Amino acid sequence: MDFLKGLNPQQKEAVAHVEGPLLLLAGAGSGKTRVITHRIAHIISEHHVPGPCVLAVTFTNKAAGEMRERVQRLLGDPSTMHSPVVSTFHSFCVRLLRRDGKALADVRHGFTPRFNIYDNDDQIGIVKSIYRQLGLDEKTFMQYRAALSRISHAKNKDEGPEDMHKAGTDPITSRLAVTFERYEAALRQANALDFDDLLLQSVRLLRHDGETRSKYNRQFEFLMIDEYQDTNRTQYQLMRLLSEARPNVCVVGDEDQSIYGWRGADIRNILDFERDYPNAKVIRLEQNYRSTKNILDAASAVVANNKQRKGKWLWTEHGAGDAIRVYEAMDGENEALFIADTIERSLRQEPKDRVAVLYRTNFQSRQIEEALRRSNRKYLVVGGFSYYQRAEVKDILAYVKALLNPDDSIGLLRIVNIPARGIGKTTIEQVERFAADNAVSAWAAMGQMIEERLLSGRAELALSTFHRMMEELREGIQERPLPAILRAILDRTGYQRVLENDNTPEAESRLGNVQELVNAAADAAERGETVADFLDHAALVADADGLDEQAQVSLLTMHNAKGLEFPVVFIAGMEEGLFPHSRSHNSESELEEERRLCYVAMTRAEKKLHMSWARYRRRYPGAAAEKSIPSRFLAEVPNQLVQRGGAKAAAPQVDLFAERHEVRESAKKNLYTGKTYNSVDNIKQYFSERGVPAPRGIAAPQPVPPPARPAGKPKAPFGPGASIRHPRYGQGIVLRREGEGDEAKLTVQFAGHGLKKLIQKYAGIKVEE
DNA sequence: TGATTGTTTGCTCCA
DNA sequence: CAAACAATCA
Repeated sequence: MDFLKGLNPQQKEAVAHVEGPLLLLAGAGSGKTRVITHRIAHIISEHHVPGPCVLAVTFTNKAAGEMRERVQRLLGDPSTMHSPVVSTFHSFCVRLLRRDGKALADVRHGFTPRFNIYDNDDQIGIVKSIYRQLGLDEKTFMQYRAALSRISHAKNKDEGPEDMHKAGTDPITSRLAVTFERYEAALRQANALDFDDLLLQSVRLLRHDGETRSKYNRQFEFLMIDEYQDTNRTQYQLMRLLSEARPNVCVVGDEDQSIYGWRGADIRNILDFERDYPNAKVIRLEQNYRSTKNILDAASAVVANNKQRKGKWLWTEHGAGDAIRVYEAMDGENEALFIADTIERSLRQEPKDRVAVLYRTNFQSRQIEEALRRSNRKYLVVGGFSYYQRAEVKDILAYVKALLNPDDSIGLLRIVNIPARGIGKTTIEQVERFAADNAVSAWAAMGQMIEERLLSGRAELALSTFHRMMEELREGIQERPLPAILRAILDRTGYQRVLENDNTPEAESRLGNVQELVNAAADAAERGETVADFLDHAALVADADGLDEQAQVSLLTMHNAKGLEFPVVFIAGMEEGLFPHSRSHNSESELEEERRLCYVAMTRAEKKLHMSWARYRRRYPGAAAEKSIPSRFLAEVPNQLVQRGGAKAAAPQVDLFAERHEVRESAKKNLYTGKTYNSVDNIKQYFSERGVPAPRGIAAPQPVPPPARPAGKPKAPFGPGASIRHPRYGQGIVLRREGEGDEAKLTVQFAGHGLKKLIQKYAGIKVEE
């Protein structure tokens, strides 16, 4: 098949550029996913590169799944030898560390590949407890989140607490440095990694362990990185380490869509690419296939106000299309009603259109949901309060983690008194102090304190009962199937009983969630996932993974909308302070990032783009409504592209304002028809969607299906697809054969040993039937 | 120790 | 109007 067909000249050039570094500057809607998938298919099919030798990194698990599927459809062959490894940076790193991380223990004391992953809440928990130890107060010193963000930035720059100590001796910096130091110590003590660590420790591992580094270098001949503008420094180093042997790196990005500076994304990654790979080919994709000319021009005009920008202007062959509609609402409620109402009208005209409502902050979805429910419109909220953050789900998973990794003190203390079993604040504090004084984990501290009878009678009884229960649950945990483990936890801890005895609707819903978790675990077990796999998936789910293309109306943040497209797009809350957000008002560069976010949001639209703002907005129900100023970005949209409506417009409009009372009442009557991502019905789906099979090649050993033989080629004795036997590695499948005769170099996939490259005549291999 | 009640705060984006 | 926290009482 010709993978160049139907592409424009620049796209063709990018697909056909196989060897050597490639920087692809792909504007919004310029067909970059098409280029990436075609390029992968081209490399695998035309250059006979085994799929597992191609590594593609995307931003979300969802995008990874789609890319895998699209490549498969192009090649029409689902076998291993034609499946590239597609993954996010984070899940790639988790697999790297779990599979080959043992050597990291040399440089990170106490590390084992059975580490736990700490999420945001866990991190805050640690910082809270450090503040308590140091006598710091969130209000007078620094917010937990702010401290964590400083720590995270330092880690992304590969700086430790020592560097922070050196940076300043003022009380704030030095206290922060101490917090940082203890934070790192807590993670190491618990054998836990935070999200930054997943990347950082992977880099450390690859630097330290030459064998692993060369193993991965041998395997991955071609590397592709999507959304390159949003990678941070650690990810850059990872890329360098993985492509040390061959500079076959293709990165795809758009400086105008860089929206993760606050998470450490570094523009230098694009600039340095050309410096570090001087012979890099640079290709620009500037034809937009997605939006009407009006939408494209409006978005381009907005982002043109940024100074830190190389500058480019996308073009399209599409017609002008509808004007950009700007709506001025009386207040937030009126804005929501306008959106719901316009969606109805729009869908009556075009019933097949998909609609997205985009906003800057999650809390904005509330009012819009309410309005949509009222008009009986089904919708899907992506992200927000996602279901795995629910207390009951986290509790149960925390039990599993505590059983697998008893030294994870934060996790253990989370569940030590859930459900209530008489281990109160005082006892927990004693355990924490003992653990800190003796430099042991909380679990070890408990054991010792019981043995040495250091506790009051009541506390000792409660604690030793808990201790014994955990030990019993831990017995044989490696061998037992996941659903059985969960059920044992629910049963033995009394978690289920407590919920059952509580006859509130709240408890009932929790019970339902817990039940679904068990079902999801059963499904995962059937797919062959281990307990650790299941936990990893739960830890690495992204909000954006929850998107459902079938949903007619989706509500999501602008950040989550990255990479997506919709015929009809609403951007709500176009107000100063909300968007651009007040927290980004202090620096020009943060403001420019907000503007890029606006560009990203606008360019999601294919046909219709609505932007709205409210003259008065209250931050939460009951608060005073504050007068707002329209976002500066609205003023940056050229007037001739805009059609205005709303409070000040001359055009007659529905008096939505008067309906407000009625709306509030009907919404109260629970006219709930919307399917939200958090609802109990979706939990099963949620987890089954997480069941992304581990990318082949790095995954745990698995049987390799015999790949189809390339049609029309004579069957070589050790040609692609042949099953062979190696004296050391056992049975394997030949993926590629380079060279002639018995000097040929074979790339072979062995079950349990991964990919190996062998010279035929030295390897002592036999054909197997 | 833990459940209940009262008080205060609320503020980004995310793997 | 929540959630998070503090204070109070059983």
